[in-house]
Amino acid sequence: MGYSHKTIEAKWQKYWSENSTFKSEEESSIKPKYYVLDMFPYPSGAGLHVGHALGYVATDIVARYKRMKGFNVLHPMGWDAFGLPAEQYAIKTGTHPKITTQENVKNFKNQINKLGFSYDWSKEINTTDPEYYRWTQWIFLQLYNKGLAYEEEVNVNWCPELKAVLANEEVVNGKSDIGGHPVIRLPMKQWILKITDYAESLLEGLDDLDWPENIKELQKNWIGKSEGVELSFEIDGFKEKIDVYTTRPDTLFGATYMVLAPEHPLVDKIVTESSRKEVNEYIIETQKKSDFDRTEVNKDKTGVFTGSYAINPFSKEKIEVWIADYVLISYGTGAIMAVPGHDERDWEFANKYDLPIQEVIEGGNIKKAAYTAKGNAKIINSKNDNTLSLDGLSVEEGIIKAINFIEKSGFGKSTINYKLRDWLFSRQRYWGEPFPIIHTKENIETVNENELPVLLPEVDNYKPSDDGKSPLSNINSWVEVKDAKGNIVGLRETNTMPQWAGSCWYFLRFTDPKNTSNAWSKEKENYWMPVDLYIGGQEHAVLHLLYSRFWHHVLFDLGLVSTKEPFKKLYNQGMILGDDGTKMSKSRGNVINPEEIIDEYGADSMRLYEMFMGPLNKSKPWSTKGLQGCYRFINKLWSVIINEEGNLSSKIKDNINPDNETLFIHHQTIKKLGDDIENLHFNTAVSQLMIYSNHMQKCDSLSKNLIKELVIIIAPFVPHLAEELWSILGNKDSISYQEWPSYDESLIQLDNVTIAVQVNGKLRANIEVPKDSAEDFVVSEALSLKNVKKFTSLGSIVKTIHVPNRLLNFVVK
RNA sequence: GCCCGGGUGGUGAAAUUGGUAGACACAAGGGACUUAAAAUCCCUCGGAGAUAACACUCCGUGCCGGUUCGAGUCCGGCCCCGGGCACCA
Repeated sequence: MGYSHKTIEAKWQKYWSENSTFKSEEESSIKPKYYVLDMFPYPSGAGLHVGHALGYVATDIVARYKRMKGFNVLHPMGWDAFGLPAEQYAIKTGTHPKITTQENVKNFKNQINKLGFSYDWSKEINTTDPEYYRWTQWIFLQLYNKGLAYEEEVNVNWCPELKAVLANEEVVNGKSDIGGHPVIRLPMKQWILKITDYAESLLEGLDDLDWPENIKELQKNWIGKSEGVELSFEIDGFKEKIDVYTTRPDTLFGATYMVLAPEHPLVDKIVTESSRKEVNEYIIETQKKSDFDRTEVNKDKTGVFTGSYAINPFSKEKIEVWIADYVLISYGTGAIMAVPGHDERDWEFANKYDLPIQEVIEGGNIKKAAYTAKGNAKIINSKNDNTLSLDGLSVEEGIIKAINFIEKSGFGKSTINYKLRDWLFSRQRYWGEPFPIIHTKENIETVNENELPVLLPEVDNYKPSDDGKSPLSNINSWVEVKDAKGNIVGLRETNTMPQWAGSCWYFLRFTDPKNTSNAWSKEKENYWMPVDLYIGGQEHAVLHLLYSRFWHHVLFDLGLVSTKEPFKKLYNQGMILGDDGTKMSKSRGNVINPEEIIDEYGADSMRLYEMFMGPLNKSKPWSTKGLQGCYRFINKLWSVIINEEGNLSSKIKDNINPDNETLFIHHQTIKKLGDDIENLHFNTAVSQLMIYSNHMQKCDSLSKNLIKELVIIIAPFVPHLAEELWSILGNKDSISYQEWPSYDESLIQLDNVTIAVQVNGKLRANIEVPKDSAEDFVVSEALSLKNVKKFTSLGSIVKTIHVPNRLLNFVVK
């Protein structure tokens, strides 16, 4: 009887569900805990993708393995269900996003279950559930009360097509990340979270994390720490001063002009009458430009002279003050000292407008280009008897001396700047968490914690207005907050939170999903957190992963969570490409539907193949032919153990002493599978299983004890097959909590080893000798071989290198 | 431009600290079984040379150079591919 994946997989999926096989034990368990988490999906209408499955298979293998290793495992799943697609579908069809979400969740869950994952569904959560977003609102209040949430009129990224404000992180090359629509700048009153207060904390926290280096690097770059000095320049004829930020105070003598951002508040004050017209025109011009146009690379720099002069505090020379949009108001002080000799941007600008270029670092040709060498490069032309001299110092020394002087003489102080900007936290949308905020005449008031959640009201029209007002603003009965007498005492905030809000803390809710009096209980949080292993796509490197770390740091500072960092180990699964090697997409017609694959080959084959394809973190093309190889493996293994009648093969016997080779492969396989799962090297684990099954096929008889252990160790990979074999082997319980077998190190060592014999590093022969043979013995054995003699006789042996049990190399001259 | 990854057979890929390159699979070719096909099983499978045959020899991990008895692995320079950042002073 062949292996019938359809009936067997359905049978065990039903069994697991009916027996709640994968329900975690309470936190009172004496077992050590293990929290393994997937990035929970947005349940889209398109359904599960083979790429989703890749990460889920990996975490499922780890979860099942850890259970067998005696851990109390938390392996939950939920839905990140607020967001644009459901809302846009509602605008188009009038279907309430709640309905769409429910249908998509049902479909996703159904597909996920077909893959035989061991989720604890009793802990399922959904970010759009009022019992969930109640606590998202509650966390917002904690942030607000800590002074980390504020409202401000800001230039926002407004996307007219989506009719929504987007976060900086959601704008790519001047277009919306979702849909690729143009984005313009528009002033609007918005909620903002002060993530910049946590820039240093978020940067420092990265050090101890077991995360891929490139993700840490990405976050570091995004935070963009820079150390420098802030100092002021006097303006000739005004009492105001211009503050600038620079990382190169050693080049101060080379500062030959200054530039203010067009939005800089001093511009209006210092501009001379003769320049005013031109300056105003320039400002209007820049306002019209989108952020994308302004920051486009290699764009011709533009600017105008204000007519005023500043005094270089070191050289005491008068230098021109310009405005130009290559200086950003949002970074540093919004003004710079320009050192065209040693900064490429300043050089380009000075060259275009014929401003003086002064050489203060030796070694380049500043007539041709800016010379940007640092470190040991020598400072020149930097001497003023009334201030200080940096001549002859290296750049490194010069920076230190200049900072000391600047601080002592009161020109300024050393300063740290970050590229990270505050997080724009409101959207003009319906399908998101309402803010627990009420605007009264004078104040902003928060909704009482015990009155949460602020429920999303029903609306007739999901369309946002063209001027950027949320659909909620049209529902007066919801917006207007009245007192007992029916007087309007306040208006509700009509913006909603962005999609990232719900995913910022869902991993905390999983520890205690049913709690109705708190977001989570301290005990449960303390037991389960942090997440031991977190697997998901790399696309969340600076969005979800930075935002959720930020919230977690705040919660930690408030004493609400027990660890500063939420995710101890992070791993990114790679992309699965179409069989043509390009990204899977509908338009290319290369999308693989997991349901069809499962139908034809079974979930176990699909799981095994996705792991076998290659390293988990690499992108690799799909090949249904390759999957067939895994399908064959499963059938082969089945037919080795099970006979035509569906019973245990007569080859399998209780009282058998396996031969040494079998014992070797058996114990090696146990060891390798354990090691590989711990290191997430699933592809090599699968090939080891193939090696074992190829060997078993050649054996005339098989030991029942070894087969039992084998079935246990394949269970994390092919759980349905393993359960079925386990039950045919005469066991009543699920295999899921069987103890992972131990291996015998001594059996992995062979009595004889093969040693490579080289002459001058080239392989000339292989010899088999007893393990741990002495060098003398190996040398004499090797020298007795014809082919070795042939090459050693070409000269004399000057040196012999012996690597025990591996290799022998004669150096002949 | 800057910062990360990565380049190994026809294909996906293996290869502890430098120690027999190509495990395991896919594809291909040949054979067995079959009336036939499917399925299954067996053999070959980096390139070139050589032999009656086995043995064997040379070349080979993007390119060039270096360190070493020995380099896919370490060092320097370059080329190509993927990802991220991008006037952040």
